[in-house]
Amino acid sequence: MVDLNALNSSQRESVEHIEYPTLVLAGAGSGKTRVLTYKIAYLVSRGIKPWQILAVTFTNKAAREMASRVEHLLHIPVQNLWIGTFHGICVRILRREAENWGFRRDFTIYDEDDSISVIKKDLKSRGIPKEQLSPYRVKNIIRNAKNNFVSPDKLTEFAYGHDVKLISEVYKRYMERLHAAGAFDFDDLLVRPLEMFGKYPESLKKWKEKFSHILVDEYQDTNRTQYLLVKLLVGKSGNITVVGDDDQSIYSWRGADLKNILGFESDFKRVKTFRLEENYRSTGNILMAANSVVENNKGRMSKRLWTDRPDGDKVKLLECLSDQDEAERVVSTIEKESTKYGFKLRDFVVLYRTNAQSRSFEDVLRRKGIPYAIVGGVRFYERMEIKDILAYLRILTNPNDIVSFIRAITTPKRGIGPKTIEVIEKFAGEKKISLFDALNRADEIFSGEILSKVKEFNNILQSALKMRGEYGLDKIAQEIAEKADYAKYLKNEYPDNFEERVDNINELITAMGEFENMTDEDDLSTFLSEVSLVAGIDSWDDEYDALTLMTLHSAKGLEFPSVFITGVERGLFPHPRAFDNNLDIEEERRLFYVGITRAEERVHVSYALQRARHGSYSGGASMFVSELPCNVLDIETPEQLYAKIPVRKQSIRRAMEFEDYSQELPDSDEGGQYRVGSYIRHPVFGRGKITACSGSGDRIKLTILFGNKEKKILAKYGKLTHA
DNA sequence: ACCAGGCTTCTTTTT
DNA sequence: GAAGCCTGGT
Repeated sequence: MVDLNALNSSQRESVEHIEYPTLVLAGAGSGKTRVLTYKIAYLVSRGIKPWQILAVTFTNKAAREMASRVEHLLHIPVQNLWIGTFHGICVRILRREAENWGFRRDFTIYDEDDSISVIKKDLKSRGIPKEQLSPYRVKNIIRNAKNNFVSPDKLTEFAYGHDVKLISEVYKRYMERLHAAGAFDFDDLLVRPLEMFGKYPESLKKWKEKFSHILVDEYQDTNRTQYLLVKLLVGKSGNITVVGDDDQSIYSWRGADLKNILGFESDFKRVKTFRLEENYRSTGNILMAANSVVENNKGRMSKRLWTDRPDGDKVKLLECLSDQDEAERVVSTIEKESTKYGFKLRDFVVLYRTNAQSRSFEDVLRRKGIPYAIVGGVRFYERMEIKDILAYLRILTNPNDIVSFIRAITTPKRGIGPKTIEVIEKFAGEKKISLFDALNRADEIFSGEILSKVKEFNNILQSALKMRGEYGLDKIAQEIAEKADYAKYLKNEYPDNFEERVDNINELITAMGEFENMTDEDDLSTFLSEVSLVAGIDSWDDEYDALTLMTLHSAKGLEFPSVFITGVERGLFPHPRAFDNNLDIEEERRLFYVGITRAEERVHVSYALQRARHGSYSGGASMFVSELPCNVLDIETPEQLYAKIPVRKQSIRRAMEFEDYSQELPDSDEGGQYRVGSYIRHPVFGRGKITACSGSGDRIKLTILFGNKEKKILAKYGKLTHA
């Protein structure tokens, strides 16, 4: 029996409520993961078989952790528990059903780049210039459609604008191309099973009966397709538990729909709702800061987190001169705090809105020799060199995978280009054979030098193919890299960092070896699909003592003693694109809320007055800074803040206004202190010559030539002196 | 087929 | 400021 005494009363009640739909509205830090973990264990202890339980988490890492905690609670290993992300679960279902549903079992999963290259090709063949319709935009629309379970035919009802008809055709063709390539994109992993459940009621019945209990974490971030999938699988049993927090919904751009959680009570019959409002994570001040920020949002479910914990330290506001200055001050604050409070490096996290912000921190940390780990950013398996090798492997499992085929045959460069590929494609089409098989009959199409090049490529694939089953995946990958002379190619192509790239290849080979040892499966396709679904956070080792850097999005669900929310600036956070729409501003605010509520003991909010972005500048306190209540800031009132340094007055005041100042102003500083042609000194860039000048008063904008580089700078931010 | 060099554009956020 | 695109030359 599972001991539920460690739970508070509402937690326990929501765990014990197993007969009907259960909605757990759980604020940040109120123990929602705990509820899910205990509930799974409780179900098993009540005789439910692990394989009858479907538990959906937001990341693979969360799934792994939950599984191991369940085992810990039950004191026995739990086999065959269906726990994973929506995507991971759907891949498992697809593997089992693919052939019944008319797909190949060894399908490939296309990532964003792969998908876009398919769309690009299609747009090209239609002669549509990218100015008219960018592949990226098309992909966004398709993703949006898929997130809402909208088929190409229905797209015209769903979308608006003049080229919807065209886009819907491209969407349709895109689906056909993917099908021909035996590939699914990320969204298809959900859309296809949902579609097929509609088409094959008997397979739906099978899965519906299989899962007697369904649990979904982070329900506020599910999209329509996921909702429909859940609804279908739950069926009449009604044994579903969803856990979520409307204040932490931060994925609407990925189709997440708050309606799912807001409407849960009316969607299912006899729903019992539990609220978890006691926060066990954060101090009183942190919670107060978080609450006052999120209370600026409208349309929330009524909920107010409280805590028994002491008020603790106040939220520290750090105003910095530049992004470099911010990085330095954050890092030195971390050094100070770790001595003062006895925190380890892994007790801190640096959070930011965009991945690009990690750079200035990396520079400082590397210089100081402080170990750090970046979560997210360019994912390992999205690295060019990794994708190159994987492309070869993908062809082995799926000989129709056109995207990988093109990638592999052109890398390393071996004198085969679009023309030759087109001929192979056409030949394969005519003879109704796979691209891979077409290579074997290359002598029917080519002669001379091209023939020998094609044969050379084919030899690599053939020898890898022969190794399958007899040798490990790692050996096969190694064989490919050697036969293709890939290291040499890297050396030629990337002389300055080829060593790092070679290391990555070796890491890939090691990972393949480990995969085989761990799973006793020699399944290349399983490896490949698992690899496609690895999230940045999944490979993060929270045991290792290093400073962690990540985006606010990645931080969801995590907690740290000391949190730094950086770049809380105008023009950065809230992200400028969110200003189109008040709902988006509210989502940005929730993101800020998520950031604050990650903290147990200490929160620091920092912003730079001037940040180099896209070759120009932005900066100054964000509107969110002014939403932090003065009584929990370690600067009591804005007036005191004003008194300290004059420049702060401007930035704080601006932060309180709801306006975008990034626009250019027509008037100029005639007769003022900055004259075109004169020289100034900038703290970062050194001596420079003013070449142009616009704006007035606070907003004098200068164009200055430093060496041979021109920079645009707001005069008052630049701390300029005459030189 | 491939490369260099100049040009534009930018995708926040991620499974 | 970097990455990707196109162009024209080899």
